[in-house]
Amino acid sequence: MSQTGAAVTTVRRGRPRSESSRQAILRAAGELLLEQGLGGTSIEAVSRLAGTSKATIYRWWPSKELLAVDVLLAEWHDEATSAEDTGTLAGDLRAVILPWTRDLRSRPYARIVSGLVAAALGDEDFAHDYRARFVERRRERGRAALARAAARGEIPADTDVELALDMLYGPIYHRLLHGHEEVDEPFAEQVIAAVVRAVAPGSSAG
Amino acid sequence: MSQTGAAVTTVRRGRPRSESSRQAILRAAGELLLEQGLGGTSIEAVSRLAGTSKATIYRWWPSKELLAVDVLLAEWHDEATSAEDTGTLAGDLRAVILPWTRDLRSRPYARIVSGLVAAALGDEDFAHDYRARFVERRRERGRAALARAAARGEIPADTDVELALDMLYGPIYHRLLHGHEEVDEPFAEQVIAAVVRAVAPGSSAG
Amino acid sequence: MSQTGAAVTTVRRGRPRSESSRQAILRAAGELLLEQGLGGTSIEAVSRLAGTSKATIYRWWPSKELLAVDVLLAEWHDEATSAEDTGTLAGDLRAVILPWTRDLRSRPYARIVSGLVAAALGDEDFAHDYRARFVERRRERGRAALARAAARGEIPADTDVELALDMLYGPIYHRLLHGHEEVDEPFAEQVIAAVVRAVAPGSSAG
Amino acid sequence: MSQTGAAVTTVRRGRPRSESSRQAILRAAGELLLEQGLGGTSIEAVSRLAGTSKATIYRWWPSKELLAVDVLLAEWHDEATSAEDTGTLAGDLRAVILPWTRDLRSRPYARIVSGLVAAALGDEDFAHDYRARFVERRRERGRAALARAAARGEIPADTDVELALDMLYGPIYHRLLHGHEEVDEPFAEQVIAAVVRAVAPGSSAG
DNA sequence: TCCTAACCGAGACGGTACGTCGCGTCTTAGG
DNA sequence: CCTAAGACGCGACGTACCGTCTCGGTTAGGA
Repeated sequence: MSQTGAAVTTVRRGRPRSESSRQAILRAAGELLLEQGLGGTSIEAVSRLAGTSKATIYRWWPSKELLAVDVLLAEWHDEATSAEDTGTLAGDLRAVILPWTRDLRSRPYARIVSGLVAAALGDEDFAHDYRARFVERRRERGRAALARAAARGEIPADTDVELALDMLYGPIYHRLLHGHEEVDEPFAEQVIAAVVRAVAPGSSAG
Repeated sequence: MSQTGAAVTTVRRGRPRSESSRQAILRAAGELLLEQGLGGTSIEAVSRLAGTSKATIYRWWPSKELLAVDVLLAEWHDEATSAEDTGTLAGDLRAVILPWTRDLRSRPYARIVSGLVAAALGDEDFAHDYRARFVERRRERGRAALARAAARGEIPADTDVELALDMLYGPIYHRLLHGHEEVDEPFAEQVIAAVVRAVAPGSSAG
Repeated sequence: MSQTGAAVTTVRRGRPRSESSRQAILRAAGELLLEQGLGGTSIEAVSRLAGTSKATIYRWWPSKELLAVDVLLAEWHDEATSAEDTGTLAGDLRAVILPWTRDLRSRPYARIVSGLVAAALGDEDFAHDYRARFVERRRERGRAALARAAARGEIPADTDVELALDMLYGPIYHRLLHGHEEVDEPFAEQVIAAVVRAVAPGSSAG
Repeated sequence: MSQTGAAVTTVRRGRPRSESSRQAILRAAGELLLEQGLGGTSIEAVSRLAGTSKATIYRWWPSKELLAVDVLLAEWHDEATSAEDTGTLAGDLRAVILPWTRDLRSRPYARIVSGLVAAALGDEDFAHDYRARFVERRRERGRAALARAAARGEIPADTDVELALDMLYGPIYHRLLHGHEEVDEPFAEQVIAAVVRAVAPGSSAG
């Protein structure tokens, strides 16, 4: 789960990593991130709340941004629904989008996400990590749905898939990050319908 | 233009504000914001680069976020084109969107904008200010274009205007903030075309 | 009264000095000095409380120390009792010392005096001013009393007058500045008696 | 010796205090205090000169006044001669007073002491600390000398000891703080002699 | 059973920036 | 010529976190 679960190649000697500390850190970080956002959360405060030392956090997470990524991935239900074929583009997109927006609504995650977005724009290394694990991962599911629709003949083969994905995720991120309106179920449905209509002009979806 | 340009009603007593300091601060802040982003820019560094005292900055800007807003508004060409009637919805939207995306491309503003977005989600007061002066201001222009289209009979009178605006601005902000693709002219044109197609199904636009 | 009442030689042109401002400043400074001591009193605060501008204070008093000196001289009864011949050394010293200690007890002046003492040790110019107007002025009265006693034959002609003065003022300043005991009337009387006994060994004073 | 040398009872956990930083701070503070006095010395400047961070200073000294106390106690030879019985009151007082005045003359400490006196009058907490560690500590030695003299029958049993101490220390502090004359060895001897004469009228001292 | 490596907490360290306060100077308008 | 108002560059305040660094102690596997 953690990004630091790598090197199992060498034989593990010495005292093993404390699982309880790891969980205490993730729990404390999650609480603080939800309350204060990324900018308002300090490693110092996480260590205080978790009852661990700062060094232990730094040993396993190079930055609070990467810690925040681990926190979000642990709290969301991202593993499931990797590919659901419902028979229609609209259905497939619903299966991709709706569970995610439900997660987003379950707690005030927008502040954390916005912090990660800002951090990614200022740190090219983190940007790669963040985009791959958050943005591209989700786009890939939408891309797969569109590919299935093309294979089905539901949409033209030369559909501009990337544009469609931007039309799909863009409005949702827009509301999430700018907060001018809720990202509720009807809105998500409307966005999906509009995208379907745009890429499948002859369809009767809506 | 500046948030501090208010009360000229009362008689101005005391030493007047230094215009040169004001400009030096905006210039220095702009430079640092573009180089380091909002998170990497400190009032301390702005005051050093501008050759002014910190107190002078704090006297006029309560936070670096509000300073950043002033910097962006000063660097962009936001005043003009408040309402251009080109005769078609597509034309009107182009007149609203294209100059803005040109400004966005002119320098790496995305880092600054993402910082403001994150700041707004963590500070309700700033959120109001930011949304009114950045997001809503631009939405209002798109809203006006859609209203003219409705008056013209180009789109149905019961069009969901807010949804259309999210479909218009969402993809642009998405690319701007996530940086997975450029916000270039063809992309902006495609988004506009897609929105026009979505709200005016019978039109020949695109 | 004020140390700035000098140059009346040239003809006074323009708006005359505001007497009400001068008094407001002295009153405000006195209040703040008694409450906060010299270190805790700022010109800024004096101007706020007095309702005058800072510039007006700086125009007439080069430093807050010199302002404090004016405040104290205005509040004490130093002019009178310049020389009282009571017929005995003890009586003369009482006439010099007791009114002063009464002034000192009337309000918590010790904090202000200690501030002036500290300021004098750090600023040679102010030190001259302060010693002349505060310390030496009072020593001179004691010196005169001792001179009268010598003329009277009450004490030897070769008495070490400066030592006697230090034995007289030292214990009083000591209690005043260190605050380990009160500078009350009995103490002042005892000090005077001890000094008289020391310089006039054969006397029956005490 | 230092006010921070306390609790060695509990097990020392964490990184131990840096002895080199402690000494660098005391050395830097001593230098600045002698040059600029207490008022002219800032924690900022001490940290710069010592090459430590401000936080390290604040961690161990709550205020610059308490730091100054530590500096003086470290520079003076206060530990020794706590009780020397020379057989006579005059000799005992010499053993108490002369080494101290020698310390006072060795460098321009008067400015620092005057600053501490002023600070004590403005801060009741510091006053207790300062009086206990500076004034009372030294008075106690004089008090012990007077007690031995009384036990010896050299002075009356009902001698007013506190008054005698004020007559002893007062003149010395007076010259030190007002700076109208030097606190040289002959002066100290004269003061001691005068006090002895005052409390032991029948003696042949002087 | 001991050794040794890797972990853990506590907490001190040199830094940077925070936002505020007062300094003494200045530049206005107005009496 | 004086005054109130108030902006200015400056420097220090005391605090919070940063990321790094010792410490003493703990917990495993390999010898």
